Amino acid sequence: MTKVSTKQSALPFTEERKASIQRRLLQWYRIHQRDLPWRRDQDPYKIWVSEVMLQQTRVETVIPYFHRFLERFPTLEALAAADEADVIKAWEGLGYYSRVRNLHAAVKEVVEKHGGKVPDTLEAISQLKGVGPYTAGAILSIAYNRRVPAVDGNVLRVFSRLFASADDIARVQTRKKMETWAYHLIPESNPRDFNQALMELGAMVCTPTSPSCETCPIRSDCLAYQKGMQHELPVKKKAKPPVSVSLVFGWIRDGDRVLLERRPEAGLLAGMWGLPTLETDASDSVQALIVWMKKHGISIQPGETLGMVEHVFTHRKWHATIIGGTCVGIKGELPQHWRWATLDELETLALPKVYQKAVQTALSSIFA
DNA sequence: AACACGTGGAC
DNA sequence: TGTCCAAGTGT
Repeated sequence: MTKVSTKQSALPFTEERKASIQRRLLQWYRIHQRDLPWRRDQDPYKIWVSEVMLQQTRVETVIPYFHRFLERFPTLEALAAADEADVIKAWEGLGYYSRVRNLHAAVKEVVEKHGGKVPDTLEAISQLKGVGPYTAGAILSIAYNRRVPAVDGNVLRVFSRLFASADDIARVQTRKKMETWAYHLIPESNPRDFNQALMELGAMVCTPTSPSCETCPIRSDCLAYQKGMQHELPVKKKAKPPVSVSLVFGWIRDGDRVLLERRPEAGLLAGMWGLPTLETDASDSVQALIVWMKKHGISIQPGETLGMVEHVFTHRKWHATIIGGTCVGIKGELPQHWRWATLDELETLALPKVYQKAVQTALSSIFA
């Protein structure tokens, strides 16, 4: 939430319509809400963790991570006191790793600056890393029952249909407009359930591809349903397809250890450990790897190609060739962002999926 | 404002 | 296979 306009003139609903939507939605939610692990209590810390995990991530994916994470870090204080490497390990495989770095930093800040209590004001909570307009509204409304909008992708979709809005929901302007609508739609009595009801409806009934309008509690209020437009809404600009990139991964051994490289602090898989990775279109990728590693003071004796890995990110598609080799000499100390790891040590590191695939491929090639 | 940022599942 | 996502945020 940035700032909510309080002018009533532009609202797409009357007071009667508002009352109808509130009543039907709340009644429906009381009956049909899912029993999700983060709905067992209203602990702001648990709500916060769940909201960050749920960013761009499906509920079914989040559930096991949520259980493990809360078992490992049961309280805000426990998380704040933990080593970052352990925190990231608990996030391994969830993706968007900056989320957990921001969460960890923010939790530490809450301990230092707010006495360990998650802030209950929009101004304070919005200053925390990784807490944007949606997450701020979600925590304030769900944990503290504050009347603050929590407009996520579900709500944008529900509103687009409910009020027959053809505005592109990818636009900032559209999100702000709908935040205003949401603010004026929230009942004073129960912001907590109303915000969740709106999202739950989007998740369970007013779904992206085939909405279940027949069972929708507010279909009589829905302008898109009345016009038969529910399948045309919401309007959203199409995403560009991922760009293909060719790379080589090094599987460089020194006895029973393999060489790892830490990725740069910014960009894709920022700060994560992985196999030595070189972006190259060179016809002789083996030579490119040798030269590149030599520049880092590491001499290798190349071996055979151990396989290929394909991995699709949101904006990138990696085609990686895994090249085996042994270390035959290191000039001075290993650079800061490089390290050796035994296979057992590999297990203790947080490895992104693309490198997990590569390790599997290399090992199965070697033991084939 | 537009784009980068992970992953797995559905169609 | 390709496409579109799923409870967004940071830049």
